[in-house]
Amino acid sequence: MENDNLRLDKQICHRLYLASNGLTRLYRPLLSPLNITYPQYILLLALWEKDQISMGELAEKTSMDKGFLTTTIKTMNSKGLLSVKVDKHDSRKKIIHLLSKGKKLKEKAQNIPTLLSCKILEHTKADINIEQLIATLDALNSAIKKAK
Amino acid sequence: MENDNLRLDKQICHRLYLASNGLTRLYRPLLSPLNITYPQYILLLALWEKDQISMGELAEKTSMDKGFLTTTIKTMNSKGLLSVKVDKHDSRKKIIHLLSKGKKLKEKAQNIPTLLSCKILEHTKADINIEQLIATLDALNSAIKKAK
DNA sequence: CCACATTAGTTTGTATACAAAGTATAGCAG
DNA sequence: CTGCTATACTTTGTATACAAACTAATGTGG
Repeated sequence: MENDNLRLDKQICHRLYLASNGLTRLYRPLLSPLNITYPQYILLLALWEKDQISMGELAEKTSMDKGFLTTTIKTMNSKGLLSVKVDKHDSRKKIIHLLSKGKKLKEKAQNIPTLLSCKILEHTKADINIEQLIATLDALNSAIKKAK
Repeated sequence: MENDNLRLDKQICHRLYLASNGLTRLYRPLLSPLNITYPQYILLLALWEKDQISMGELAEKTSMDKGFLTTTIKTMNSKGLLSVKVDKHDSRKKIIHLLSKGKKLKEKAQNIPTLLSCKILEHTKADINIEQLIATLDALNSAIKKAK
């Protein structure tokens, strides 16, 4: 009763795994001039949109693990990108404040999305339907979030 | 001259990152009864298709990092899933041989792809076009591979 | 046959990723 | 106010991920 479900080339998961890791790898040389890593970049994207939020809000917004967030925020703190203060109203909470160094990085980052797109589009004839891909990934991620 | 390219919700990379990590998380409880992890599962998928290949071939087939492959194969070896022998014709190469324990795991794994699909499909109304997603990811991965 | 580049795989160091256990504070029922 | 529960974050332990440096064997031009 054997089927071919186990064929490697049928696995969506592996394609996603390759795409995710591959993109991170392409980001690396773009981010290293800013002296940040990929997860730090994600956190900055979130903070550039909304500053002075708690660890929990940031974890929620980025879907990042709280434990990893603790260490990554600590690293970014020691780089002088942000500061962390205990919430006055609830001392369990910690509020993250971007420092000027962290805010200024946004200017340097402006062209990163474009540069990354170019890196990829340069190498593909097949027109990748971005809108479609985003919609599919959002549906997938939403389902994954509910599953357990 | 600021644009909104840096908005987190415009990032494909982050969606792929969430999908990839999320799927791996869903696999975990399915794989732990087999006493294997996700990358070990990927390597087994490759080896079930073609046994007795070299480390390099396996790295190529799975796009896995060679360094990580070394340690993962070592782990799988110590679990008694496979053995590693030096190639007779080229003693730089090492050939991986599935042992019976590793071969038998395939039967137990038969239903994993289906179980995983169910976990996800159960939670989505939106019909995810699998064929389309695969085609897009293949185009993307091919472009990523060429880029640097 | 010899110097030298190439190839195959390993090691090292750093950075993720994440489950599970731990700590401290807040909120709430009684 | 007191005990209980929930919340917010940290710590710990293990498993990835990967660049870069390293070791050893092969292939090749001269």
